[in-house]
Amino acid sequence: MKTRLLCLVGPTASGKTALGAELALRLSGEIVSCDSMQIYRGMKIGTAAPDDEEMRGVPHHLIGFRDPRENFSAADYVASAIPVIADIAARGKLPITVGGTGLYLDSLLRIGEFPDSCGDPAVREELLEIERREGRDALYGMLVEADPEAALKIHKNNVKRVVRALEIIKTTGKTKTEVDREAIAAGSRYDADIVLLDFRNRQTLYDRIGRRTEKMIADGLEDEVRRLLADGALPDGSTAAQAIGYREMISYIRGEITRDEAIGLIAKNTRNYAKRQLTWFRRYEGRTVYVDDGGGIRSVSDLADEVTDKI
RNA sequence: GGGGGAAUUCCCGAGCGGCCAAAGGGGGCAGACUGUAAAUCUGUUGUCACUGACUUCGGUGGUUCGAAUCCACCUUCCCCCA
Repeated sequence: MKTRLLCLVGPTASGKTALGAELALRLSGEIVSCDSMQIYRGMKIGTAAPDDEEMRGVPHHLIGFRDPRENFSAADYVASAIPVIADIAARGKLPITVGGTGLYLDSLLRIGEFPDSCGDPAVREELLEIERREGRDALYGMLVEADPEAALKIHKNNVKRVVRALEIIKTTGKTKTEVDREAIAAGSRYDADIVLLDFRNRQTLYDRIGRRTEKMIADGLEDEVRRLLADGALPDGSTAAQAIGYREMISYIRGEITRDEAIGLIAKNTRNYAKRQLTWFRRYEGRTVYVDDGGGIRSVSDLADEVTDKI
């Protein structure tokens, strides 16, 4: 018997947090965040991590539990989430994942077992060195030779993914194609219901993003970033330092751009990100719930009614 | 008042007689994504009956087989001298 799971997905600023808490209260559930940046400690404002009021007494897991200096990965996420979800279910509660990191949710739902030792920073660095020395075409050529099937699916300019595919071969001796196939064959461990928060009107979403950006600034995003920087918590190249809101603020603090430019970039990058999320989530065979209804935004309880109706 | 320069497709900005629906960048739109993912990458971006046709390069009128590119005048903006 697979563990029942409710997964709430949607682009940033779609209202996942509020709806998640409402659903948890109605369905006797607990929230498991599925967000690649909210996992980091001290990044509350810029990641719009829920505060006590927004949590409404519902337990929220996997938020702010990691040091931003330490990089996290999809595999780490799955390893962290599995026991948390099992524990919630064991206590007779409904685990509800809430979050917009498609890769993490995909990994949790679709990948049965992550093979051991499949990531190696040293190998990665080695491959990047080859790319720097001989160019991306040379690197891609290696992949074409080693795993032609994967090469067909990965664009040669996408160095990160070419590196990853080669890294798999170097660390496991198996091709990415083989590893992927095995992972899928293992099957999902969950009986998951996916609910997508979408918008009929893109502008509605973008307006919300604009307002959220303003709010983050008003709430003191700049101070938060300065504090993290002072603690050395956002080292160059770290995953945390590339989070939207943080990287632009860092750039402003370093004097590379003006404060207004930073704010504009945060809003723009957030919009672009939201679009990418929508592209990802629309592949899911989920139940779509529209946050906007014609001109207006629907209430949280209205949305919750529709979700409980559908699942 | 006199002299000089500039106006280009959503924006910035190349082009300086045909190879121009017009480089490049930005922005927009669409897509990919299986251990970096709020990352990374791809495609597209005048209109249409879309391997072709049509309308674009401040305006009007010329020169020319042919103009975004040359000439005249007009409009607006910038700079210099007064």
